[in-house]
Amino acid sequence: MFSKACEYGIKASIYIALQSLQDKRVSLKEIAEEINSPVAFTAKILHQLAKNDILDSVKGPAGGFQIEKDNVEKLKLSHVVFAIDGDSIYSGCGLGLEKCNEKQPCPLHDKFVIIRNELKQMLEETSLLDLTSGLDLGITFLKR
Amino acid sequence: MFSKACEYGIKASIYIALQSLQDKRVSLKEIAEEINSPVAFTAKILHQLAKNDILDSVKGPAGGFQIEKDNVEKLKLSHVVFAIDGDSIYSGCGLGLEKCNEKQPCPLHDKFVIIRNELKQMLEETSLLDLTSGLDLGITFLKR
DNA sequence: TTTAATTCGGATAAATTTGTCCGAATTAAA
DNA sequence: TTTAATTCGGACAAATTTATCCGAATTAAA
Ligand code: SF4
Ligand code: SF4
Repeated sequence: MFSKACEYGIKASIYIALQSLQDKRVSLKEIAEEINSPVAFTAKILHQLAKNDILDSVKGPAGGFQIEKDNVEKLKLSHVVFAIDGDSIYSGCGLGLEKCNEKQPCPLHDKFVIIRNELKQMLEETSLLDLTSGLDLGITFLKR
Repeated sequence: MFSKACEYGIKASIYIALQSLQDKRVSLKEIAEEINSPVAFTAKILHQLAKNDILDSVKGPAGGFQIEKDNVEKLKLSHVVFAIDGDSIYSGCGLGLEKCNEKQPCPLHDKFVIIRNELKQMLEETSLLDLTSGLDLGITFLKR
């Protein structure tokens, strides 16, 4: 479904969002621990999210990553996914014909597009804030 | 979404199904041409589908692949996908926690499972026969 | 029986994704 | 000003997926 990089990116964003709600800036090391991901690889992904204005990063001691409080609600999963995996979810298709072309659809097109659109809609309407609440209550998890 | 191998497997199955309805057995070479896929790689995939009783294969001159007419309607996309990608569609999940565990769900679980189930249902109720009709009429395509 | 067409199946190679390493740049605090 | 903590960023390595190659096995037809 999503690439590994994207999975890490989503988990990291959720964790950072949760901490940001309490005005805490978190370090790469802490994030990687909390989401159980390889540190150096996670660094690249966070960097990419920072470049895309999804995260705010600060170097130096007491540095780390944070999300503006206002943005925790405004940022949707679709933003995170797009920053890492690009538009593959929107254009990437069931049978991988070179370019999607509604005029020359593959046999699966109609049925596939329905699912793809629901996924798209779900990503676009789910904010980071939505995903933090369960975590905070201890009923959802980012690692086991 | 699906692996490349799976995409080729689906396209090949649809093409073979279409020809099988006219009692035609088709060769690897012809299939690869019709679905625009690398020949040798396609061979492995067809082989795997044959081992899983989705295709019937015959060696030697005038050999090739075919699907029993009765099976064209009985075979669902889910069978093809399962033979190649395994149960990743059923168990593979939004954030890739090691094992899916409803008791310790990731934050995305509820929203993700809805989509995953719809995909699953679509694959389980779509037969190869369903996918051949448009092809036959020239309104859907396996390559461009 | 010989030949040729074909799938079978293993070894290997190329491409992509995932992951590691390490030094440079930045910055807060000592 | 020095030190140490941190992100930045490029080079590299490992793992996985995708793809190629080639000989063996099978089988229909010449
Ligand atoms: S025709 Fe439909 S399923 Fe095929 S590539 Fe385009 S959108 Fe995807
Ligand atoms: S908790 Fe839900 S989304 Fe997470 S791995 Fe399990 S099924 Fe998938």
